[in-house]
Amino acid sequence: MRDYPDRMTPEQARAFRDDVLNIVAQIPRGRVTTYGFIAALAGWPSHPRMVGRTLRYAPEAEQLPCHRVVTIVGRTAPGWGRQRTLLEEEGVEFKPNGRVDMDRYLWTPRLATDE
DNA sequence: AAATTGACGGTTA
DNA sequence: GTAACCGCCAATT
Repeated sequence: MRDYPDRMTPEQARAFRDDVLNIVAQIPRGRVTTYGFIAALAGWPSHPRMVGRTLRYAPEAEQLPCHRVVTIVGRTAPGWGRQRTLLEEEGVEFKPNGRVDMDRYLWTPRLATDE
């Protein structure tokens, strides 16, 4: 059980970054997952924001399907309108309020029954 | 050192 | 269903 404060050592930060990139690389085409799930899978349940930071700044993210990462309510990244286009090209549908239909497209890595 | 910021999550109203 | 808060943590100002 991890207690706050919960600072990350540089080694842990490196491992975290690698895990995040590795998980994102596994998101299937036409599906999405969330920052929170990725952070939890990497072993840091309270660091969803660091997932976003990693994807925003890590050069490796350029070649990964980071457009398949959205918030838990299906919101796409602010200031990145192209993300919606990329997802729609894969068949991911959006609700009228501009959010991904999470009930149909959320993918939970290696835990879901529908893999 | 203190306050602010952000590709977030959860609870409450 | 939406909106407003609050909590969270590393980086930045």
